[in-house]
Order: sequence, then C-alpha cells, then structure tokens
Amino acid sequence: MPELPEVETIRQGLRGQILGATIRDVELTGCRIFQTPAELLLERLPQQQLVEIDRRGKFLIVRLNRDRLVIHLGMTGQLTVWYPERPDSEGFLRHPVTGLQRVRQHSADKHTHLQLHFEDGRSLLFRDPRKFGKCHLLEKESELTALLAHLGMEPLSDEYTLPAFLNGLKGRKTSIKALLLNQRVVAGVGNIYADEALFQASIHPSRRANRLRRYEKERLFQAIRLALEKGVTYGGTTLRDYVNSDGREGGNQDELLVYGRTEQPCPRCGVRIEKIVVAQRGTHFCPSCQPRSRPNPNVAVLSQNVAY
DNA sequence: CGTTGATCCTGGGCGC
DNA sequence: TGCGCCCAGGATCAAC
Repeated sequence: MPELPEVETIRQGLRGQILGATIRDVELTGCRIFQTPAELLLERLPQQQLVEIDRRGKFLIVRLNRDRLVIHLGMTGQLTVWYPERPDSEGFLRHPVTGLQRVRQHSADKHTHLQLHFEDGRSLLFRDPRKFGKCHLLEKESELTALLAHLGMEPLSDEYTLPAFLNGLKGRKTSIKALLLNQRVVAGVGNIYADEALFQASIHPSRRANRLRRYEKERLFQAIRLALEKGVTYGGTTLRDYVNSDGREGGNQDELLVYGRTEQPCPRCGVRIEKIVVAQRGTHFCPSCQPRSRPNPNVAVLSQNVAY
C-alpha cells in the first residue's frame, strides 16, 4: 500500500538516480494499468529525457522534456531502477520471521508491466502483481491538472493549513477515517497512516468528522503531518510489497504505533489494540485512548494536555 | 449528500 | 505436499 511516505521515498530515490536520463526504448505488457494506448507510449517515450520527478498525493509525476508520465502504484506497485552491473536477486526472498522482502534488484518478470530502458544501460521497472496501479502518458499540462483535480491539500506543503483542514471537515457526516482515505480533503493518506494519525490524535476512527471537537481537529491536523513526516524519515513502511527505488524495504514498519499491532499493548496506555472494520478497511486503534463516544467538554482541557 | 457493496487482481495463509 | 478457499485493499462506480 504505497501511501504518501512510500511514494515520496521513491520519488527522492528516483531523482537521485535517473534525473537527466534519456529513454532509448520501451517494453510493456498489455495490461489494464495502462490508461494510454500502448502504441502511443511506444511511439512517444523513446528519445525523451527525464527532467523532473514530482509527487501529488500518491501520484508520481515523471516530467519528460515533452510529456508527463503519471504513475499510481495502487496496492502492490514497485518502481525500481535496474543496473546492468548489479547482480539480480534470486526471486523474491522473504525474511523468515517478518516476511519482509530482502530483494535489492530483480530483473523483469511476469508482473513487470513497464520497462523504460535508458541510453546509459539502466532501466526503470514498474512492477505490480495485483494490477491496481495506473499509468498515464499526458501530452498536455491541462490533462495533468484535470487528472489530479479531485485531490485535496498536500499535507507536507505550505498549503496545508488549519483553516483549510477545518473547512474540509465542515458538515461532513462521514467517519473521520473514511474522510481521510478519500483523498479529497487531504491527499496521500492511506490505511496505515490514517490509523497512525488517528491514534496520535486520540480519535476513534468511526467518529463522525463534523462531530469532532475543535481541539480534536487541531490535534488530528498536526498528527497527520507528523505521521507522514515520520514515514518519510524512516523510508516508508514495508508490510509486504513496498520497496524503494533501490529495491530495499523501508524502516517505518518497526515504528508503527497501532497499525498491524492487533492484540498488542497500546504504546501509550497498555490496553490491547483492537482491529475492526471502518470504511471497508481493516482499522487498528486503542479502545482506551480512542473512545467511541464524543469526549465530555469538561474533560476536554484535561485530555488535551495529556495528549500533547 | 451519504453509505454500502461490487469490482478489479494475485499471492499468501490457512485448514484439511 | 497440495488443493481449495478466502482475504487484503486504493480507487471508482452503481444502486439506493
């Protein structure tokens, strides 16, 4: 589940590795992930140079000298740079206990849908076993704007402000978790970081967005940014498939407070973490720190002080 | 406006 | 060892 921190980690890695590279030729599979006809990709991509790599929410935007290649990694997407002088790993090795991938580099396999071969001998490989990813080639900037038009604020940018966040929650009767997942208020938050941010803010994931107290919304506003920044700092969260542009797993899985920690003690109070379903997603929370009911105004000031 | 359920897809985990 | 079954889930869409 590449979310903002994973996509940002990949972006930073790719910038350091392949900025300025020129595409020599292209290989691709006839897969649903392509939102642009294969003939167009094969016709337009060769000879283009990688000028910049941007990110918007969970979308990666590879800026070429003429076009824009937009990639969404879906759930299991991997974007790695393949080096000719580097030995390929054997298959996809997994850590015997954690199940984490221990792969540095692998050559293209049946799940590799796009290969950009560069003039210098290296390649950029887009692999996605579950095929929930998307790949667009856009010739006009206006097409890019339209594609990303539904996205809310970038939580790690200056446009992420408390007034805008409060405004995004206003009148929304949906659960706060569903609101965070839907990308329209804040872009880039997925299942993992939603649970982490809600825990940090001591808010039950099922609470109605417009029923949160003002101080809870403020805490959540901060917690979202902190959870995502932490994810970037640790190089993303590898639960199973995520690897960075160098084929390596992230480190944030060891830092998670509640996600995937069902039955384990809450890091704050020791009560066992529960797993429920909210907004059709597995949801982890502490039943003690994140009570289902709206907090009483009389204890609001108290809990505010405890939480931060 | 809002929610629910289906859809896409495959590897992994589990029970037998 | 192997088979069948079920599940995970980001985004979108139909139905109500």
